[in-house]
This record gives sequence, structure tokens and C-alpha cells, in this order.
Amino acid sequence: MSNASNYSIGQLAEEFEVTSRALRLYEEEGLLNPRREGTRRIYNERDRVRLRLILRGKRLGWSLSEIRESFDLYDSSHGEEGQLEAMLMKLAERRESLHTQRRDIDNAIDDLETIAANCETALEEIRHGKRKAGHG
Amino acid sequence: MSNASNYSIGQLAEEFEVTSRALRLYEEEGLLNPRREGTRRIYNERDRVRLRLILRGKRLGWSLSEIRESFDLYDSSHGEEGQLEAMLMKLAERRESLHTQRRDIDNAIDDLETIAANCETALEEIRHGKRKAGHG
DNA sequence: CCTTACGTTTACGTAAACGTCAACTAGTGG
DNA sequence: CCACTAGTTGACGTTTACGTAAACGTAAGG
Repeated sequence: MSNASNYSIGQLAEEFEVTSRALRLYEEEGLLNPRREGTRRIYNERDRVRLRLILRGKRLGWSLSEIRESFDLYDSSHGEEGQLEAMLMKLAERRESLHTQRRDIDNAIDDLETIAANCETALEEIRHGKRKAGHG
Repeated sequence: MSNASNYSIGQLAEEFEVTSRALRLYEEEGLLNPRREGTRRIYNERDRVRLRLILRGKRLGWSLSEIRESFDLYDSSHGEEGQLEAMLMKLAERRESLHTQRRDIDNAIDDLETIAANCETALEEIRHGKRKAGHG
């Protein structure tokens, strides 16, 4: 009787192409918190969203504890003054590193495209030109 | 007598804020190839460029072997037809994943900024407004 | 009742990317 | 000659993020 927004560990694992082992680990690490029905884990929409965020974090090279930190940031955006200020600092750090990463990516893409261009030129020469740029 | 473009392992390590252990590891993994003077490693400009690329790769979450693969792509951009075609495939894959990563980053930045905005609104209320949104 | 499928916890294994000695070498200054 | 500094090669330790196997529970179907 899988309600529209209820998922077993197996279903969720299949949908996101991860193993159930991974889902249990994420739970141990405090990244997921499915409710239980007896002993079984039941995931809902909120858990799915979180999982999506976890996987995005992983694609960005974050560690599980960094991902948890980002959740903490999100969850506790209503603290007291001191905490809010500390949070703004952390948010700024993250933003900086994300922007660095973005520059890195743009550069990497540029590099790749340069290589690809060379590559295609070489192919053209082989296929059509058929003459070498020889070594002389 | 450190020529302008000659660096000891210690110098390079300090400049890039990595340990010499890391540099030796990168060498073992085929990512760096400093020449030797006796038993000592001497790094030149090319090695520096490579190191820069290695660190960029790391910031993007690549493994050392993925980084090496990317070097291989760069180095062998003048092969024969079959190889060139295979290379173009790999390049396309990388590009795809880089673009995915870029979308992820943009989304993450958006999320962060939303949180930061909430955070600042909350701070405003605490500092100026000074009235609670109470519970009831 | 037996099997099958899916789930649970516990615990050990593993690959990657270094950290951290230990023991040794080689050049340099006093 | 001695001490110091910087480098070298092992080799074992550590953390992270799971993989994998064992032993067991439970609901469904034949």
C-alpha cells in the first residue's frame, strides 16, 4: 500500500540509482531521517528532496559532513542574533568556494573545447586533407 | 642556484600549500614527472602548470585517476583516426558532466542566497523590528 | 508449512588520498 | 668534524564512503 509519497528503501534506491547501503549510511550520518513502520524505513517526499540534495552535493565533491553542514544551515535559519551572524559567515564562505568552483569549471570547459577543436582538426586532416604536417 | 624555473619539492609544496607527501603521491600516480638531480626532484614550469591543473581537478571533485585521464586526453590529441574518435567521445562525456556540475553549482548558489536572504531578514527583525512573529 | 522477496543490524573489508614516522643521505655553515 | 637543513625511500596508520557477507525478521503466495 505505497501511498503516493511513501517509498521503501529499495524503491528510493532504485529511483536514484544508489544502493540501500548508501541510504542507511546517509541516515547514520544524520542526512536522512525516514520514519519507521515497525523496523522498516519509510521515506516521504521530504526525504526524497533531501536525497536529491545529497546527490547534488556529491556531484560537487562535498563530503557527507559538508552536506550535513549545509542542511544545518538551511534548517537553523531562524536562530538568535549571534548564531545568525555566524551563519552568514559560513554562507559567505560557501558562496566564495562555489564561485571559485564555477570559474574552475568554465576554465576546464574551455580547455576541453580547445582539445576537442585540435582533435577535430586532426581528424579533418586525416580524412580529407590526407597530408601530414610532417616534421620538417 | 635555483634557476627562475626550477623548484625543489619544498618550494613547490609551500607555494601551492600542499605537502611534499602529496607531490610524491601525484608523481607515483603518474601526474607529475620532475627530473632528478642525483636523487632530488627538480620541478620546472611545466610541472607547475600540471600541479595547478591537478589542484583545479581536485577542487572539482575529480579523483587522481580522472585527473590523469584528462592529462592523457591532452597529451594524446594527435593520434590516429580511431583514437581521435574515441577521444572525442570522452571529451563529450566530460563536457556533459561539467555542464551538469555547472547547473548544480548555480542551483546551490541560488539556494545559498535564499537562505542568506532569510537570515538577513531575521537579523533585521531582531535588531530593528524587535518584535517576534510569536507562536499563536 | 515452505519458499521467496525484501528488509533489519552488526561487522569486517576496501580503495583513495594522503598523514606520519623511521632510517638514511647529501650539501652547508661554523 | 659536527650539527643542521632539506630531501629520499619505505611502510604502516587514518579517514571517508561505501561494498559485502552473516544471521535474522516478516509479509505474501503457492
